[in-house]
Amino acid sequence: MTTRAHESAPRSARATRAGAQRERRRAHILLASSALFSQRGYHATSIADVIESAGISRGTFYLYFDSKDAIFLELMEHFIQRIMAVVEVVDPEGEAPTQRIADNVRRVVEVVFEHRELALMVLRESFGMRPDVDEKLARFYGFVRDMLEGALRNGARHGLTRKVDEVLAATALIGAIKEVFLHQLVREGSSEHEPRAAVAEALLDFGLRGLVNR
Amino acid sequence: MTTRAHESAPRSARATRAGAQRERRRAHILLASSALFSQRGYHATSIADVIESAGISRGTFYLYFDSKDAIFLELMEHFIQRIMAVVEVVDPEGEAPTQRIADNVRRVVEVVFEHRELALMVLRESFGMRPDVDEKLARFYGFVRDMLEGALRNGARHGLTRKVDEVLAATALIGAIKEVFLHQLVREGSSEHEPRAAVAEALLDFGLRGLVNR
Amino acid sequence: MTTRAHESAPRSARATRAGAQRERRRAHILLASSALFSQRGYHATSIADVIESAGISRGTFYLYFDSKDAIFLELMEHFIQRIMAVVEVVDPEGEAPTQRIADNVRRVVEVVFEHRELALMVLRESFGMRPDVDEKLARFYGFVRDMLEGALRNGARHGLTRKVDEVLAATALIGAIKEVFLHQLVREGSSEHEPRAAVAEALLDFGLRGLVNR
Amino acid sequence: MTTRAHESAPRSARATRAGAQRERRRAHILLASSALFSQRGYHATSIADVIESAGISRGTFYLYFDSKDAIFLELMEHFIQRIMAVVEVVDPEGEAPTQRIADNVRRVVEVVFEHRELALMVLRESFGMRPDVDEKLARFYGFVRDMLEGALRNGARHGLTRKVDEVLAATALIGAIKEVFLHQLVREGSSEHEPRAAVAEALLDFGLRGLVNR
DNA sequence: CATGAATGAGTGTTCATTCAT
DNA sequence: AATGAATGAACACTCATTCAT
Repeated sequence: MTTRAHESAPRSARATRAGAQRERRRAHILLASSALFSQRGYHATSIADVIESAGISRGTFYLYFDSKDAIFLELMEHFIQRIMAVVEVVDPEGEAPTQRIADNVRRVVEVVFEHRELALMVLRESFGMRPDVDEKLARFYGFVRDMLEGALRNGARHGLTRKVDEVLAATALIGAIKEVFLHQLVREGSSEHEPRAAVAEALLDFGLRGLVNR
Repeated sequence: MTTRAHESAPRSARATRAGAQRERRRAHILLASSALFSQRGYHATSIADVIESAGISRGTFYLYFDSKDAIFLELMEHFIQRIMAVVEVVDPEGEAPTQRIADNVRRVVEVVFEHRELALMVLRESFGMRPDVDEKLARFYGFVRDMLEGALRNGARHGLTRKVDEVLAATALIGAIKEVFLHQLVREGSSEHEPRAAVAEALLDFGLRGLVNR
Repeated sequence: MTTRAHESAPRSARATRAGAQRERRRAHILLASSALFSQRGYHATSIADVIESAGISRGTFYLYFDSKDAIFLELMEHFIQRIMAVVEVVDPEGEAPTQRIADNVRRVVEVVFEHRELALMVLRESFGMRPDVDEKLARFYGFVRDMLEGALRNGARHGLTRKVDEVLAATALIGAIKEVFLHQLVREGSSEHEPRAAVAEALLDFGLRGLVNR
Repeated sequence: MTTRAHESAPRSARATRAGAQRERRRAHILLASSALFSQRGYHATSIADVIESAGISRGTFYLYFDSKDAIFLELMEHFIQRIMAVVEVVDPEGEAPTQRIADNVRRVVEVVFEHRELALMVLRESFGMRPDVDEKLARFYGFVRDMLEGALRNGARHGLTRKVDEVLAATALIGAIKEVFLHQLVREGSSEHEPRAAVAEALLDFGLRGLVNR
């Protein structure tokens, strides 16, 4: 629904234009914030930093966001949603389950590299600092963990994977994935060609082949 | 045991006694700090918390440590030294290399569980927040990484491990180890019997058997 | 009733209509503001509250009033005018002066209860906070004071009232009146039947009979 | 318990000296604050004003008081305590009840003039602004009201005063007292000789003789 | 050596007012 | 005339660090 100037329905047009403008501004602040949060972390980033980076005034920031907490949580939520949106449950008895797991991994890698700053921000955040953040992280890693534990359980039942302590194995896998992403993102820009495919393959190799029977 | 002036003992003795006293005090403050830092993190722990917990005055704290940063870094360093002290380089052509790697892992597990608070503190800390911390973490994880990459390279050369991207595999292993430790330490006290051996075996199983050829 | 350009009515008519519209709007904002000011006080009432309650935009508010101060002062002025309009100077040598004083009181009570919110707003305001408010309050209470002091002086001259320090007595009477009104207005709605007559009689009883000779 | 320098018991002496110093500092801040609060009111007085007036730093203020609210409430409480301490219940069947009521009034006048700023501060504060303040004011005026209503009831029973609506009469008296004090305090310094006695007599004249039978 | 009172730059947040549309 | 997005000075409060005693 693009808004052109001199529209026939003035009321809604103006409102739409204003709304679009607002959304653009919001997105701009979110972008500036995510850069800072990902580089310095939540505590070391002040509202003063954010408004300077976004080129807005103090008041304007609070016109778009309720608090420093709110914008941080929104950024986290945004990233988490993106990741969750591209992961699909794999039926181990369905067609080519291994292939579909690989597709999941490739899509996640894509999202992570497409949202480097949000990814960094989330990857660097630790549990136990603030309740709201904890809740979000718990929900996210809970989702990932359930996914992985289920996959390991089903894989074992169908003879695809070795019998392992699913909880420990899922924990190890989560750690491995986080660290690899972190490693890649921190060294961003060092290599011109983005090694997305390589990262995906390495994770699969480590996660699937490293655990697959035989 | 207060130290009075004009003591009978010679100068060096007094100095030694005073020095020992000083060291005891320092250690006491470090202990109190590590508990707080590991529970609440760096930012949520204030100097007020530390001196209250240690039972000392504000001024005294700064008599023993230059800054909040300094004590935090010293705690990190302490932990890092402990870990590095128990890891020995394994010669893949030497006697029972797999066995010696397993011994390394067991010793590291032992140190981590012996210093839960320092371990938690270090594990929760992320790259990219502050330069001093970064430098310490980089040195530590660089050491671990070199160890692992070397092991993987040597292992591959001798046909013990599959041919993998050593850098990525080492990163994944580091992440896996960190996450498993974190998971165990956060849930500390939930099981009466400490699962140190189990954790060591799981890590070895995941790291060695999961990557070993065949 | 939107006003469009190129209307058939002559210029003055349009101006008049627009002016009436403007007056209606102004009155509406004043009404909404007085409710808020009387309930929450000057400081606790924000422009945001006012425009929300009046259903207008921020800009519109400043189209009708210069500032938050200005509207507050206008409301005070409005109330003060109403009160002053119903009080008439009583000639102690004229016909039934006591009766006419009683009539004054009854009319004031009527105005106070007819404009509860404005009354509350003014009664809660103290001297010495802001110069503009002070000036208004000083003028108002000066008027009331002159009235009372004159009445007391005249009353004494004609043997109607005891000889008292008129300034102190007038002050005391003003305080008594204010407090009784405040007391009644704060507890408004608690009794179904409005005790206007009772309040008027009590004030007269306290003010006249309490001070009258014999 | 005065603290002299070079005392024999060093520990407690230092502590006592420090405590005395602390109390002096606290009192100094309270004094500076009360001047500001009484002149400008709670809202118009900022912490910046207070620390500038007291000649201390921001941090120091919070070393002595928990919050702006806390110091304000402490000042109110202090004044209220002083007043309540000098008012004694009068037994209408005891010796010279009228005389003892007059003594009460004289003592209250004394306290009010001895603590002009606190008195002004309390007198200017209105109900309905903040819960903590409301509670304090309610307690105080409740005490005064109970006192007055009881006196009126007893007075009527013993034929000393006319039969009146005690609630309304007490309200009127409270208002009269408040206004007279306010009037005197605002005009402070205008007359060199302090008219304390005159104020006390006027209040008694208005309150007692104005209401006494015959 | 030990103390804790004092500091002040810095924090996140509010809100009356302005102005381009 | 009406709008509401934008502003920035002001606010109460925190906390790592210093220093006179």
